[in-house]
Amino acid sequence: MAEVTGTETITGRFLMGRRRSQLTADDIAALEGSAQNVRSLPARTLMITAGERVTVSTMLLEGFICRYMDDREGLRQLVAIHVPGDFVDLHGFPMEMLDHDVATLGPVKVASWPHAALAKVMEGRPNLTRMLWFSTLLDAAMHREWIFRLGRLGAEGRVAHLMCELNVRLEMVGLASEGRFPLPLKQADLAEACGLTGVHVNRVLRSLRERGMLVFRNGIVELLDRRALASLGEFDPAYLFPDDLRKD
Amino acid sequence: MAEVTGTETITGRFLMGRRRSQLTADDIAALEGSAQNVRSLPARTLMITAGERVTVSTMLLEGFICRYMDDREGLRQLVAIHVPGDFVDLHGFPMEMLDHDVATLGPVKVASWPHAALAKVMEGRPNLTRMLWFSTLLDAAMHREWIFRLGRLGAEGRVAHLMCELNVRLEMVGLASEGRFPLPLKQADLAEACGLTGVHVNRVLRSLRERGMLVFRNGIVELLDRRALASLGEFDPAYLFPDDLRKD
DNA sequence: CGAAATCTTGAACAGCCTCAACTTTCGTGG
DNA sequence: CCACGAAAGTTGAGGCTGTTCAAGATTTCG
Repeated sequence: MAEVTGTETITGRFLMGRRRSQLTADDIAALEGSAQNVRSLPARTLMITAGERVTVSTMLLEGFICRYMDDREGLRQLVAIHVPGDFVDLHGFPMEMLDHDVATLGPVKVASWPHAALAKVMEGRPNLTRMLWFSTLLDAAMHREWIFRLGRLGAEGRVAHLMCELNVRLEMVGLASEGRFPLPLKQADLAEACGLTGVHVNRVLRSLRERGMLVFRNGIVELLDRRALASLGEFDPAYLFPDDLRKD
Repeated sequence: MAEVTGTETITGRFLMGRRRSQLTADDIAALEGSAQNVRSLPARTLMITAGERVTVSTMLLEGFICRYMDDREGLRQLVAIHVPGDFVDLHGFPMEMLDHDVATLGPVKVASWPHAALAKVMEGRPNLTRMLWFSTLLDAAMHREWIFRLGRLGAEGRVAHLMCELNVRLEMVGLASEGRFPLPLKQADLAEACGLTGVHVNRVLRSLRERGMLVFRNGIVELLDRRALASLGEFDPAYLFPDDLRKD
């Protein structure tokens, strides 16, 4: 059974399940102390536009956020889905501008850090710096897995793999259990994530449902046969660097 | 006409074309001074295996390196192609282990930095730290574009987009000009990059050749109509953060 | 020079898309 | 609370893109 999920603090879920233990109390306090502007946003809200200069970075406290790019015809390709505890656009700190859009999926609660404050917090805290860096690289690892999904899996495998990933990530922050978790996506959103059409995602979901593997309805995912889904999606959670995989 | 490409020094091509100017002479000297073990490797050499613990990071000085993941049947999905000046596995510094394999394409010359040395160099050099972080995030931006390629483009667009990217990146380090550059890939490798079969890549290349857009033969790429290729691949180099796009 | 790797081409097939219609759910105002 | 329109989900039929399998041509390299 998991610990209390620490939503009392802003950074309570940051890096949960991933080396969070390497952060000292001082690291956490310093980070926590420089947060500003905790606020709520409604569903389907554009937060950042590609090319825009960014001066703050945002952590997702509750809800879901996605990052995406538009093709010529305005069709979106999702490149990331964020869950509570994710530092959504920390890469904006070294990058200074983003190459993609950021928007909420469902309603969210977020906190932000001015980049100047981040720089100050990191000064003389190489370990915290490295953990923040690490968290942006976790996103990169998820990007790579996303590439794998699109490049090497068929439609069913893509959906299965994505659902397996979200399940593990949400479990880490105490928001999924027994393969059940909320996911405020439309079938069309899932299609934009998986490089498919909404119509085909519908067929894939039906197939997975009829085979007793997964049900996705009303924004709730239920993984009924995680073993089969992991196999279908060739899913191995190692890239999420879960603590329970570490040998040291 | 570009400057001399600075191959006299190990880090000569690092971040060339991308904010390198933000590094002070001291930053560069410190980084340069802690490099070790410049060496050559033959083509098609496995450098790092997924899951392996890494304690050094490697910069590519000459040649090409790729990163990839294997699917169940052993088919590869490339997730990155590196060109000279790239810090190939700097993400191994905060990550401590990689989630994918790294291998040479053609023969290469590389230099490495023990992670301990990197940590020391970064101490008290927040600007250098941020630039190193930035360079790992450039890879992440390229990952995102890779996702876009696979998710939203057809076969011809994927090849066109990848070739456009490589052209820009190689131009930045003085290794491409007039749309002409070396690329030691087989058609099968290109297929593994683009999520296609070797057979289909062959047909795509023929089509692009017949339409006067691109010739790829004997490890040499010639972009004959960069405008058409950029359009076909919906390519916009902004995500590579080229200096000549900055407005400040 | 010969063997192996790579490239090339054809033909048939499969997976996913497109288009279109219909059903269900959701959201809002009366 | 119901009625209504809009949004989301569902299903079918047909078509296109890329795959698979197979054979032959060319290049590379020992």
